Parts: sequence; C-alpha cells; structure tokens
Amino acid sequence: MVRKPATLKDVAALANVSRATAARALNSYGYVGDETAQKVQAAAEQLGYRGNRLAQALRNGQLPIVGCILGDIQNPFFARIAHDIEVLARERGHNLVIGSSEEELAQEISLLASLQSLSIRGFIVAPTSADNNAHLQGLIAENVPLVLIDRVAEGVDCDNVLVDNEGGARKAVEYLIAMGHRHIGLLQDDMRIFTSRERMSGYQAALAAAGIAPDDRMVSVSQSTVEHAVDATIRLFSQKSPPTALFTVDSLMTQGALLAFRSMGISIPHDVSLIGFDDFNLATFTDPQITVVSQPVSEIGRAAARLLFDRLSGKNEPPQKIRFETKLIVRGSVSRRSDG
Amino acid sequence: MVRKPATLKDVAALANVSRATAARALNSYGYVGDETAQKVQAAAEQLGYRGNRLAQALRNGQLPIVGCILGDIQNPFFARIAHDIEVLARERGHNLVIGSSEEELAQEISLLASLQSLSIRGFIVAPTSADNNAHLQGLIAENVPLVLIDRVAEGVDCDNVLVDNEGGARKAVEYLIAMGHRHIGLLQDDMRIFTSRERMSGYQAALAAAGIAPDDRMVSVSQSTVEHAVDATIRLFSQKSPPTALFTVDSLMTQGALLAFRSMGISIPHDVSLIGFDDFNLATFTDPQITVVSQPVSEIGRAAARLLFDRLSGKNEPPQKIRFETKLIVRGSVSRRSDG
DNA sequence: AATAGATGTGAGATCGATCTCACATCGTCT
DNA sequence: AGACGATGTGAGATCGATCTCACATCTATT
Repeated sequence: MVRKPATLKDVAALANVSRATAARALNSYGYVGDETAQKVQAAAEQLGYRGNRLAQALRNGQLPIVGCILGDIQNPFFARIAHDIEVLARERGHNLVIGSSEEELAQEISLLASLQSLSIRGFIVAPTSADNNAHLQGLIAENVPLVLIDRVAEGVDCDNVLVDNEGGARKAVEYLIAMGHRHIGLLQDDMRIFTSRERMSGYQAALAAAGIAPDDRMVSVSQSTVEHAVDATIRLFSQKSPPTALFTVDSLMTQGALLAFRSMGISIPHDVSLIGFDDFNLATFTDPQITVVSQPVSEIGRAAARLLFDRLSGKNEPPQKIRFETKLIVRGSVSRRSDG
Repeated sequence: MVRKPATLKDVAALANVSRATAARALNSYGYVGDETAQKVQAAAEQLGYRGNRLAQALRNGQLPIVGCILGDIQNPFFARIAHDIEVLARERGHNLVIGSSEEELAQEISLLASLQSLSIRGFIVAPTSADNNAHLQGLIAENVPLVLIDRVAEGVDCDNVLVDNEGGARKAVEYLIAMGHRHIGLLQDDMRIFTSRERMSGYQAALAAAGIAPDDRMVSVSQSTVEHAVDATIRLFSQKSPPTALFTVDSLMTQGALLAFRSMGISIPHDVSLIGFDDFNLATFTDPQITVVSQPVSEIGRAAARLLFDRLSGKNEPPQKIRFETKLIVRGSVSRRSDG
C-alpha cells in the first residue's frame, strides 16, 4: 500500500483549523493562539508532515538549490570544489545539483537551460568556453546570481574565483629554462578552455622571455583524463626530437604523463623533466617526487560558495574577482640539462 | 532591468489563444489546428519560453531529478560513480542532486528528508549505516524508487549493486598469509559502514582459516581520507611489535598508508607489505607498484542508474541484487616473509 | 436530412503552500 | 459607552502548467 506524503491540508483538517492557520502555526508568523499552534504542531508530527518544497518554491519563485556545472567531477580538482560547495550549501539549507559539461559548450548550455527552468536560486559554473557565453549573459539579464570559478567568460560581468594560471605556468617554465631546458613540451587541454589558454600563455611568455622560439611540435592537446593524457604524451615523445622537459596543465594529465613515461621506458628526471599544474595526493610518493605548481584548491569552492550566498542574501555590490596565487613546489622531477 | 522568464500565459496571450491550446501546441497532444500550432510555436520562440519545471512537477507529482547520497565525492570511487550516474541521468532528461552524508547517519537522514520533500523521482544511496535505516524503509513505503550501492541496509528490500567485499578482502589476506605473513594489519573505516564490516570479515575469515588469532592491536580505524589514514597508519606502526603487512580497505587509505610509510622511513615491500582494496590511478607508478584488490568501479554507477531508470519507467519486478566480482591484482608491494 | 463522429478550442479545476484581505472577538482607554 | 488597537482565524487568490469537461464546428454516413 502506498502512503502519500501528508499535505498542509491534511494537517489543517486533523487540527480542525484552516490551511492558513496551519501554515501560520508551522512557520510561526502572524498571530496564532498558543493552543491552536500546539494542536497544529501535534497534527503535523502525527502525520509526519514535511512541506512540499516544490509548491513552496513555485509560490515564492525560488527553489533553495544551487546549481553547479563543472567540467568533470572525476577530476579531483573539481571534486574537491564540488564537495566544499555542497558543505556550505547544506549549512544554508540548500541542496546541490551537479552537472558535468564534459567541456562541451552545447552540453553546458542545455544543462544550464534545464536547471534554469527549475527556478534554481543561483549557479556556480566553470565555463567551458571563454567566448561563447550568451547563455551566461542570459542568466545575468534575468538577475540569477552566478559565480564563475576557475575560468572567466568574456562579457559576463559577475563574481568569479580564479587562480593565477599564467603566473603559475610561467614560473614552472622559467624554472625549467633555468635548469637548462630549451625543448619544453606542453601537454594541454582544449584551447577553448580558459585555464588552458592562460597556462599556455604563461608557457609562451616564459619561452619568449628566454628567447626560445615557440614550436608547435612541442605541444600536445588532450582531454583532461588520465587515459587521453597517456596517448597524448606518447604522441609527443614518439617524435624524432622530443622535448627534454614537459609541463602538464592539470593533475590528471600529469598522472597520464607519468604512466606514459613508464610505459615508454622514459625515466624521470633522467630522460625527461616534468612539472605539473595542480598538486595531487601521490605527487610526493612517486620516485622521484613530482614538482608541481600548486593552487589552493580548498579555498576555491568555499570562496565561490561564499560569494554566491552573499548574493542570495541580497548583497548588491559590484562583482568581485577573487584571484588566488599559485606556488611552484620544487620536488625531484626536474633535472639540470646542458645541451641546447 | 530584470527580465522575467516567459510563462505559458505570456505565450498564449501573444498567440491569441487560451493557455490550454498553447499547452497542447507545445506538448503536442490532443487536437490543435496546424495554423494555431505554428502561431504558438512562433510566440514561444519569440519569448524564449521554457516551461517552468517546478510547476510541471507540482502538477504531475514528480520532479525529473535523481537524488544521490554518497559518502564523499572526493573519494575517486564515489566520484566515478556519481559521474556515471549523471551521464545516464542526463540521457534520460534528468538532473542529479548530490549530497554527501560524510558517513554521518544524521546527515544522511536529513539530506534524504530534504530531497524527499522535493518530490524527486528516485534515489541512489550508499547508506552510511547497515542497521538504522527507518528513513530508507520510509522511502520504500512511499513507493519511491531506491537503489543502494556499494552497501546494504538490513530490512530495506530494494535493488542494490555491490561488489564481493568479503571475498576480495579474503583473497588479499590469504595471499599475504601465503607469503608468510602472520602479523597482518588492517586499516579500516568505521565499523558502521557495510563495506568496512565485510572487508573486515574477509580479513578475519582468512586469518581464522590459517589459524591466526585475531589481535586488536593489528587493527586501526580511520575515516576515509588520506590525512586521517596517515595518522592511523602511524599509530599502527608505532607499536613495539608492528604488523609486517597491511591491508587497507579503500584507495584513499592506501594512499594515506603510503605517505605514512614514507614519513616513517618504512620501505615497501622490504619492511612492510601492502595490499589495498580498490585500485587507483597511480598504483602502477609508485615504486614498487601496489598490489590491490580491484573492483569494477565503472560498472557500479551505470548498473545502479540502469536499475533506477527501469523502476522509473514502471518496471515492477522484485528487487534485483547485482554483485560484481573483485580481483586480486598482484604487483610489487608484497614480499615473502619467513619469521613467525 | 439527420446524426454520429472527428476536430478544434476555451473555461476552470487541480497540484500544495503562502499571503493578503476581511472579519471576528477581545481588552483597554478616554 | 464608544472606539481603537491587539489578537486570532478563515476564504480565496496566487504561483505556472496540465488536464478534464463542455461546447462548438465540420465532415461523413445512412
């Protein structure tokens, strides 16, 4: 036999009052007699009444849910952020809807549309594309709070939380150059992705500053998964004159590169030096330990959620841009080189 | 200026028809004249009409959202599962709400309640506790589809997807015993958690079969995070007579153990042998590579989502129990021992 | 020609909670 | 005594989409 959840009407009937009074008693607003209030409470308890958030949301226009559209929750970077957002959302009585764009603009757009029609209260998005973002501008136009993380979208004027990608990448590549490397590979994500662009631009800036001509053959593009990165690394290092050092733009790719090197019998740092963007759990357990550019992952989700909830509670200041520093953590995966 | 999303009423007004007709045209049911239908379509387009899923859900009783309550999305195991569920849900036009129980029963209960009041269509839950599950039984009583993953809850008769935890653990420990180990440590999660119980019971069964008396000092309990596992490992191996081998019940704990061993100057497999439950990306990159019990993670989320959507599409068969095998993957983290 | 059926449309109820408004019934103050 | 404010309650509108029902037309069939 199927029990149906109790409605306010049921509670009101049981307590012998009108729906209006029942609502007043349960939400404690307006005038309600003590005795009546208790009768209603008792009735609600007895029926196991838990309002219908759908109806409430329809009435007041907003569903206490935060939408979160990320690249891929399997990336520990995003997983951490999603987790932190969920924790803060929970504290504020909100739930979290998660969608993976899988770095597809079309998917991001359709996800966003489907969430928008849920009258969700606000969004935290890591936009796939830096340029095509009419959908995000649409949010702003409808006054739906939006916080961008990890990436920027042109023409979308809203809060965002970033890290210093370009600086981090430049530091890494400068370090490789200082260690004598001239053929520095770049294992990067799709160029539509903001972080990928910025990190590449840091890479290029460092090369340019050292007077090293850019070389397309030094650059390999891959989706951000371990498996794809393995392939991309193999492609890169199967050339006649492969790089002597590699910079990878995220931790999954770093791990992919490591696995690829192992399978190719390439030893780090003897044959190839490696620096990865974004630290990871086992970076210190590999032998050698992996030198990385670290970003304060644990801050990003929290900062974004805080910005979003500030907006939700009515704060109406101009958009804030939070930018975290990145840090080069030198470990053992880079060796000195003295060729050309 | 704030644009409000267009409603059906707006569309109807613009097309000069009634709401009923507009609805018919947009959802193509009932009789609508060709010309009228086109007028409505045009009006909808012009206004950028996208129904209000809240109102639709209120009307027909269900919101096309799947709720997913896991231990912690930061665990790659759960992240993978969440990802796979999200993909399948998206294909079916559903969104995914994610909540972390953080292995707290109270949080699981309150999350579930808050999601239930959203009239969500179905749930996939990795229950924190094997015993206290009135909340889950409540779902069943209200006929809300529920699929349990990774764990079982007593008295809750519904679809579930598990792996052979006990068998996997036993295989691991039997292997350690066969390699001459008698003092085998267990780094496990909270005993309320089903997988932890089962894996422990596999551990105990293997010891018993070999005539080795269980020893509480060989067991350390930790939350399933890298950090906690580091501490727990250090505690375990700071004893006067520490284990000669360690079995860890999940990959985060395995990684924690690795980091702990490094910090304590304990070398694997020379000083201590190690087997972890659940494979992980870099298990083959460490030196030595880590021997693990692997489970088909990529199957679990998909299987669970499939079961759930079968229910949602009305399938009314008795609950299915899917159980995947686990496999011992021997790599290099176990060495032969010939003491007592 | 009459009637059954097909086709097309609108009015209004419904989902569940909330909120405004109107209407009581008190007590208290001049 | 009259009046005003405080207190308590209910009827009904509202949020947006859907669906039933009733009412038109129009076609085809006997």
